[in-house]
Amino acid sequence: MTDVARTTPQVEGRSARKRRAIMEAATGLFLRNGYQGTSMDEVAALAAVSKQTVYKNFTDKEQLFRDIILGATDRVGEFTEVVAQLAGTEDLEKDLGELARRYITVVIQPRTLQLRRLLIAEAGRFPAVARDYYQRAPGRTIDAFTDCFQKLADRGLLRIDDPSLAASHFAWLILSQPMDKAMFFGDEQQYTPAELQHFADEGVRVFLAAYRT
Amino acid sequence: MTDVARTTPQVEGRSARKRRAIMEAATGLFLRNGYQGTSMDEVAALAAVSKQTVYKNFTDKEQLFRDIILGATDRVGEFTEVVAQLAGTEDLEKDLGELARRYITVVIQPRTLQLRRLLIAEAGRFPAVARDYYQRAPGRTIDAFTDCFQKLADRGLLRIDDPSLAASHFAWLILSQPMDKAMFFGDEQQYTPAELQHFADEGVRVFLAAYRT
Amino acid sequence: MTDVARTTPQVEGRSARKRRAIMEAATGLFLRNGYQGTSMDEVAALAAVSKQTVYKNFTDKEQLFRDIILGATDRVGEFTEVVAQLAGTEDLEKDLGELARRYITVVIQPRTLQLRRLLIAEAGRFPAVARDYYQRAPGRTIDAFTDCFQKLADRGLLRIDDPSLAASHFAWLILSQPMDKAMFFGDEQQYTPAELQHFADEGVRVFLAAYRT
Amino acid sequence: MTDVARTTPQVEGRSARKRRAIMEAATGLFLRNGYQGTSMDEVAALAAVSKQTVYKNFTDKEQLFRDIILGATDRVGEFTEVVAQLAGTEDLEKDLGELARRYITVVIQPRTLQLRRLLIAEAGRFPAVARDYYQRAPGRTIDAFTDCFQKLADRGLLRIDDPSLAASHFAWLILSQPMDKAMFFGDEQQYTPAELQHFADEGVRVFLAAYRT
DNA sequence: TATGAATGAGCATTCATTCAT
DNA sequence: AATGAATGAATGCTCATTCAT
Repeated sequence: MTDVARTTPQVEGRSARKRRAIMEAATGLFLRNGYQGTSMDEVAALAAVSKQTVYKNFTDKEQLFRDIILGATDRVGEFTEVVAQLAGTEDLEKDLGELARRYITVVIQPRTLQLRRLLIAEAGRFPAVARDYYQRAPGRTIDAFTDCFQKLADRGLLRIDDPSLAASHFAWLILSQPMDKAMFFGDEQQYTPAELQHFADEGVRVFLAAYRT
Repeated sequence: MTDVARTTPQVEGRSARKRRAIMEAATGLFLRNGYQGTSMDEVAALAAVSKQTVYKNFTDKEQLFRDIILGATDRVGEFTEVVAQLAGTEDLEKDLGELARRYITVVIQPRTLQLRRLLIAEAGRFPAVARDYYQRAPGRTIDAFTDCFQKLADRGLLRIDDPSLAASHFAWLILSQPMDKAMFFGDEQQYTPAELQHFADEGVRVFLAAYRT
Repeated sequence: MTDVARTTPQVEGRSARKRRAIMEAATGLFLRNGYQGTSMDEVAALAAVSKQTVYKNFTDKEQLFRDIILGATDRVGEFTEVVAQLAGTEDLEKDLGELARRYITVVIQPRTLQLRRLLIAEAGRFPAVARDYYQRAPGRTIDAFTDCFQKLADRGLLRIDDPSLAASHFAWLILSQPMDKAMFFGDEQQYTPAELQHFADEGVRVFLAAYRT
Repeated sequence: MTDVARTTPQVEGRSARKRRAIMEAATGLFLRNGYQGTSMDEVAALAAVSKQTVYKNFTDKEQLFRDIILGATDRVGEFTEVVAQLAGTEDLEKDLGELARRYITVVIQPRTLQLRRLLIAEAGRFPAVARDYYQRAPGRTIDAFTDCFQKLADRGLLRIDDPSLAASHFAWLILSQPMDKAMFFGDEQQYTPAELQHFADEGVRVFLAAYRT
């Protein structure tokens, strides 16, 4: 009826539905148990699908893994757009603070953390996938920060020698403590919104103290 | 010369030598291939030792893993002592800069990075080991920074609300970029001493801009 | 003819057929070589089935063992019915003699003896299975004798203080010599029908001399 | 100094002591865990002896087993002498009752029962040992009963066609219930002396009812 | 197209026995 | 004579992948 309705497939073929079921099952298992800790039997069972179907859709365990990782970096684009908009800010401190809070909220999500752990774990076995993931997700965000800070420097709002390093500084001033612990402490660690805001605010404070003109 | 020298066994028994060989072999394999990617056969073969000997020394694959991880956090103490000495500094900027350069040099060593990756990878399977490692290695260093910064604040040299967060800031201002990439890019990434010094210096600059009185 | 007949599967599925083949193979091997003396490889090979199929059907070596033992006590019910009928006998001596001959014939079968030896052998490793087997097979028969003798005592045909002990006496007066030897002499010992009849008759004679009113 | 002193070794050589320790350790383990369930490592460890010593003393696991079984049938002779004396009894009922009580007391000992179970369990693997054991222990006792009953028949005190079968009848009239259960119920089953006496007395009663002149 | 079975290899672990020291 | 290590094979079990139905 509407344009949206036309472009969004309302009926998904049996086949596509199964494919999606497999990917969801496998994603959960890989995220929780790692590559070697996940068996194709489990995947098929959890997806309620025969093993043949898995193999017909994905050839290989490796391919299945690759496809899943690449499929799991969808919404990064949304955030980079937000970053890009910061370049035209009228109130740097306020907008940077807001950005920082959104940033830590997104990154600290269990799914994101698990994905990060999984890729770090499998970087040895899948160097290309790990590199790819880095460039699509955390790297892309850092790049967005880099571009943005360069523009703010051009506008005279920041004083920056090495914009890429400044971007890393910004990111890790915000994430350092929770991210470091999250890597080693599984999904147990939970932060309240107030704590996250504290990390964001303190990170921004330090960043501006050093980089504001 | 001294009695201590005499009582210290200069010759290592057959048994101890084999045990060491096994640990070295297993360390290398675990570091390179992960826990599941390493087989006890490989360990025995690389150590040039029979499987029996491996099992008689370590009971279990899990125990072998645990023992190795705990055995790999020996020299952390040396660095924390260096950190502690900073509290009495007469020239904060200079000594902090030196400390930063030592810090990044130690942390960026391939061995350290691999260990970090391994523990992150196995945090799901060995939560206790991962937590333990964190507390013995990166956590202990952060704690040393925390104590030191608190003392410097007491001496009026720094202005700090949350010393633990300041410690995290310091650490990650220095490590952020190389560490982030190292996690995803295997051991390929190599940094020149000059680059490392740049990371250290810039980190210190930002830190002092925000925390110096 | 009936609906039941129609719904009862006359053809056995592939799966069920394999399952049966595995059970038969494993039964033979366990009976001959014991639990520890039987390997899952052997079972699969003898059943002409892949190891996977064995494991998918039985989970475990222990489960396979348990299932086999429980499946091997099928026809005990038939005999206990015969025992029950004796309670209404019109000619005690004759009917008891007949029962005794049937009893020794059933019990002295190689299969029964092997099963008994196997369970005694594994009583330490599988106490629950051994207990279960006892209650389903020899114990159940003794119980049938007990009930029957109680009824005969009520009818005034026997004089019995402890019917359960009388049942044991009856059973072992018949079985004593051949069973004792069978336990230690493997399957070599063979008795002719005449010999078995002699054991039965003499057992009944002694029993009646002591218990008949 | 005395003859006793000379023939009885008062000092046992290191070697003999170790040999004894090994036999004791192995006996316990075989009895508890069976032949396959016992490893030579365990034996050596429990005997506090090196594996070499075990092998130097016993060549083989099989030999060790054989030696132990044969060494475990020492005191059977004592009982057969008691049986032999019954032949000259002046009060058959009383003396037979006493004998029965001694008999069940000896046979129902945990050690004896374990030995019996072990031999039954390993009859398939060690036919010769099982046969040998049977002839030295339960068989020898049955033979003693056989001889004794024959003599009593000759004296006109019993009326017996088949003395060997009568001996079996006697033995199992006494043992039937406790032995049958003991075979399947491990060492848990415990009988009070009163219960054992009941078994003995009832067995004797039935026996005499059938065999006394 | 989807299911059950097969393949063939691998892994952690244990064992009986023998060698070297 | 005794210990630690080695050998070499086996065992229970799992896995990724492929056939056959």
